[in-house]
Amino acid sequence: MLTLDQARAFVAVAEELHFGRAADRLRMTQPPLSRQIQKLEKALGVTLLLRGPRGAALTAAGEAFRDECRRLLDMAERAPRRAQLIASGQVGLVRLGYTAASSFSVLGPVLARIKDALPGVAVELHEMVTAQQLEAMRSGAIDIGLARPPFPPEGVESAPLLTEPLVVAVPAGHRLSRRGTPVSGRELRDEPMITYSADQARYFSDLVADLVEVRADQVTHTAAQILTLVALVGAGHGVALVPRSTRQLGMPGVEMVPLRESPADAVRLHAVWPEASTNPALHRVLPLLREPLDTAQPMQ
Amino acid sequence: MLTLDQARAFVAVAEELHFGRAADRLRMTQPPLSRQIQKLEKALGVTLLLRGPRGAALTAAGEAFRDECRRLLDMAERAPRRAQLIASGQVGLVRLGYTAASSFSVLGPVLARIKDALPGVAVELHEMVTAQQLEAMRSGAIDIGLARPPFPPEGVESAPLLTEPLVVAVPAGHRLSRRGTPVSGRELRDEPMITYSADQARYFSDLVADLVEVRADQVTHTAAQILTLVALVGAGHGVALVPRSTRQLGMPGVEMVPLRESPADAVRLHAVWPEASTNPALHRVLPLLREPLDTAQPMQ
DNA sequence: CTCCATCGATGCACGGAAGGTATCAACCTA
DNA sequence: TAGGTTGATACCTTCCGTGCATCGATGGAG
Repeated sequence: MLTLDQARAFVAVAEELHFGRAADRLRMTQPPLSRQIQKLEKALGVTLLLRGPRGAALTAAGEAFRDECRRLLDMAERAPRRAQLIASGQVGLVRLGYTAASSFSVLGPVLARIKDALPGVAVELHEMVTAQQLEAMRSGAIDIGLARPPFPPEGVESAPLLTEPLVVAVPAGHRLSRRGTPVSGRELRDEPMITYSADQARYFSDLVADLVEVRADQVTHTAAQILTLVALVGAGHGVALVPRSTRQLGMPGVEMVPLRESPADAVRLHAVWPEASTNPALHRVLPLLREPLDTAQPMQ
Repeated sequence: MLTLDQARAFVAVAEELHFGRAADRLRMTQPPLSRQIQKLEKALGVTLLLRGPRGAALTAAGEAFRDECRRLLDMAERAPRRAQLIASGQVGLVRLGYTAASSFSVLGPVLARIKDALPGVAVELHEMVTAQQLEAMRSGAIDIGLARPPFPPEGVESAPLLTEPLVVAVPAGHRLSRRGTPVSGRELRDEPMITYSADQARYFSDLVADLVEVRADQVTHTAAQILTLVALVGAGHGVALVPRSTRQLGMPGVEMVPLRESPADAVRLHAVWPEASTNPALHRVLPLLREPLDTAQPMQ
């Protein structure tokens, strides 16, 4: 059976055409080298070299086999490299879950930063809500998520990525638009409103409920996706409370007005990942998320 | 340093995800297999497998390395094959010298037979006269020649390929054409003739001189190439003695008439090769040239 | 023609690496 | 908690690769 040592030995002899010099190059002595080549030829059943008193010459088969051996050794030398790159996280795949809303704000900058710092790392994008992300992490379907708290106390780690206030989205030309001062919750008391679905968008639904009082008869529509809410605002169906970063959408016919009751950190977006993750690329990506993101950057 | 045995061991474990079964497949016991994998991981500086109480699992690096190892083993397995094929002569290159005249007769059938019987053998064609072929053989530039005797007594072997008579090439409509009986040399006494160059085509020049008497004042032209002679015959410059196989050329306006004085084996074409040749493909080709060739076959 | 240099092959002894057996430690299951 | 996995470790043996010394063959120099 062929071994890489035999291949190395044969290539050395085939290049030097001289057993002594080849042995020298291989840091060994000539006798064992001769025996290795003999064994190789016996194993192949092929004469690779013609020995003469003035050195060795290659047969046609020897020339072909020398080339094969060169390729083989080349591959053997490169084989570990890819594994090492993957293990070091410089090359790899990160499967990333993100909420639709996060694509307005941090997703673009996050992807840009990864691409810049880790060009060998591919990112696979999976849009899903927070609960789905946590489930996908448990099953190993994604490596990291951009999601909203709260998170289970065990099994995952998280780091805050972005905090922002809720603002009031109003149709262009609305009485509350273009005002210098923030709107207060009371001023919305008689406004038609579009609100979040309590079961499909619990996070935002609860958030709004904590900040302003919304009567059922005010509500014209209920939606799960922020994108839907602002579209409905733009269509004149009422006003809605949305994260400030929704401004990045540039939805025509919609303006954002600060909400007095909203703290600056009302809406939180975290990076979440399984604490037991063994994906080396993930551990290269995580430090990139610790530093502040430039969320003014356009989404990608 | 990576070895093929380690690669085989790792692939087995990576496929079985179980050291015991992998060891089984490798016809060895589990402990040394575990050690080999440990050594491999240490050499790479990479964790390839996650050991658990219910078997092993691959890391991302392990998956990539398994694929690399598969390719490496695949190549290692195929590497000897090409050398073996070349050594057996089933694959290879034969550099063949041939005289221009032989291309009218045996060259086509020879090539066809090689292509048919040894599809893996490529033939490189080199047109040269006999003397050039012998020199090229000595210097190792060609492996075999289609040439005319005599050959040096040492260093080369030969086998007759084709013997044929000389015939008289006459212009169409010539008084000697379309005659039922062979022409005798005497009848050519007063014919304008095209003859062979004594130095550039000594073989044919001598051959003609041995068979018929040609006076200098008969000679209208002298040429080295048979093709030139028949072209001149076709142009009405005279008659010429050419090998019968020249008929295969189908030169328009030229007809061939038997020559009474020519024995059937007047013109000889042999295969010649260096007796010391180590080209395995050549030794596969030689037996093909022993059997009679169908020279009626059109040239290729 | 003889001697000597060169080159690869062979004989012999040693050391290290790989394999096998026995056993252990960790973990899951019942 | 006991039994059955699974992989790791300890210890021993064997064998292969290596180095040293030497041989046989060939070709060139004197």
